[in-house]
Amino acid sequence: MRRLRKPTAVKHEIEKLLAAAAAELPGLEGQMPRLEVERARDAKHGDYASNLAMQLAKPLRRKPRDIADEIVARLPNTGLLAGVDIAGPGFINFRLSPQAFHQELAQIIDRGEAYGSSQLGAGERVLVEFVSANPTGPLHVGHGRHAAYGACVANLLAATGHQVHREYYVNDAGRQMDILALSLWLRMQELAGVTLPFPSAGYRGAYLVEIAGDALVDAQSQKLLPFVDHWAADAPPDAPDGDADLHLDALIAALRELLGPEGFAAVLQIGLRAILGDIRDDLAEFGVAYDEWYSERSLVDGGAVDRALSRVNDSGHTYELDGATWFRATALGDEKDRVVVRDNGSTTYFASDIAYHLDKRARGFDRLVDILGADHHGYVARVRAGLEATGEPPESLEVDLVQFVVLYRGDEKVQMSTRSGEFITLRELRDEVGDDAARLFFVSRSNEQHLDFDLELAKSRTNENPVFYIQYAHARICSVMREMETRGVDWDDSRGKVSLDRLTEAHEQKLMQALVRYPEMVEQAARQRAPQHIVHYLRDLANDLHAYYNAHRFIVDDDALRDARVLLILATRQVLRNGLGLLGVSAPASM
RNA sequence: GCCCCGGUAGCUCAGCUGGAUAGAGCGUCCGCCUCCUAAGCGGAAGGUCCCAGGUUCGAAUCCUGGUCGGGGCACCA
Repeated sequence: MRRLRKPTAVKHEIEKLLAAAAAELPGLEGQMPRLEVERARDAKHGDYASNLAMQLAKPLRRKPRDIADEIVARLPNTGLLAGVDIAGPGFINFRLSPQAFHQELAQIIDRGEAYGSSQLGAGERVLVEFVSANPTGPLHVGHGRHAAYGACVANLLAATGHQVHREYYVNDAGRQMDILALSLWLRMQELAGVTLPFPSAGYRGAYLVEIAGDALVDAQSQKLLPFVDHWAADAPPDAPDGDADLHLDALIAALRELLGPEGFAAVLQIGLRAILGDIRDDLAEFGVAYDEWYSERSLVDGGAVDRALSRVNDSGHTYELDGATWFRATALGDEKDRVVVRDNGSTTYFASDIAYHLDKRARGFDRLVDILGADHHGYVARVRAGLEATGEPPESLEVDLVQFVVLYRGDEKVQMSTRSGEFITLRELRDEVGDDAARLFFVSRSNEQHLDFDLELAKSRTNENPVFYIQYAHARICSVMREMETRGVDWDDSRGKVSLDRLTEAHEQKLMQALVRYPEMVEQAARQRAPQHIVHYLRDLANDLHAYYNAHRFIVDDDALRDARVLLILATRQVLRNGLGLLGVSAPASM
């Protein structure tokens, strides 16, 4: 007889039992400490353990073991537990009943892809913004880490009952775009036979030559290449004799004058479309999907920046100094005040940032998750201050910083610079090591830690990448199923479910214990925004499967035993598949 | 100078909200295919959890002060 149980982590079931028992303790008067139930680290201690009695020792002024005795005596009777012990200084150890494991196995089979998901998030609307690289060139390896991490965090939030919106903020306005247009135009001229000096601060990457070549195929583009006589002759000198940025600005102004606003915008648009298209394709191939590509230009053109600035002004948090408008961020926790309108009248990037985050709030998102590079940690305080000044809750903004990827070629560090064009692109990396390996590699370390990425190691096919190990476990199970089919052995889950008491081997026990932990791993990984927990869990689970595989045969003559074992490995396959799915890694049927 | 991140086995790193004898992979050494995939399994060796104080029944974990390494501190984006 199977009791119906709501799909929730087993751990929470135990917490409920414990809470019910402890609530009746005399002398507590509602001062319950937070319940802590954790999985036992040592199998000798059972499956779960709680330190509740030790925590209560002080408020109740009694010995932990005595308190534990009383709690255990008050535990409601349930089929979930096979035994409860008191051990050590006062731990309460819980051992799950075989029925509890069997019920969980049945749930894995019944819920399938949904197993492990929960409603913890209670439908909270979360906007996860990630990558948002400037569309001035192809994505590089660092962006790959952002993409893999952001996609996983979004998946984890979705799996725990949040309404997730995945967004890429396209910085398609501002000076970087002007530099892009200039750089592209110079390459087009070059290909048309007119070589002009290339500014040192321009985008020098070969990809722009390619885009220029494609652009020239279109007859329309010829209009963008008028005869040039004295090209920017009055521009201040370039570096190293002069200031590279001043030189660049003069060239941009000259080009704008030469082509007119429409012509300049047309060049810019060619570059933007090509590069953004490349970024979209790259991410899509990498298995990273977005709900929205949000244009900064649309924000500016729609007047959102001006509206945001007037809201900040109305709040009284601004002042004028040296011709610029400053936001008094120091009053709201930032370490210095920030300019929002420059002395030349143009708004700063920070102004757009405030507008963008206000817009996110206006679109109805409860929580704004920004996944940013570690070099952005200074932005957290100022954007929060911006939200607060405009009446939005500053804690609605959560920033998860991703530390840098440091590339190595063997022992040698690879130097990278976007403008010089010397960098390893995400696409190159994907081609070399494969999407699965790259995705898993990127999230196997905490986002807060630097990631050393050795290209030689990652490229070598004899690598130590755990992705193969985990995928192999999945493929092996598929192989067993194929073998059963070949031999004409049939199987169905209802027969498996009634035979589960035949699973008595130590390897089987270990595997079941691992499977039961999956829902709480998902919760933990989601709560901590830490996909690496899933990676480590899956590796351990794969290990348990491989050990079982080596120790026992599944396709045995004993019908009931075979049915039970096959159900166990199918449940394992399901969990492997679900976990890999969260990571965006494929689960191949054969390798 | 101020701020952020880190220091755990030879190497790369896990270690949850403080919990019981600190873990994994790789590397090293020794074993295991008549068998559903050996991209596998089992075993061995390997530790001053950077240092010093503090809080606690209990600290790799929290606090303070050092130290070493990485990064950041724009009227750039």
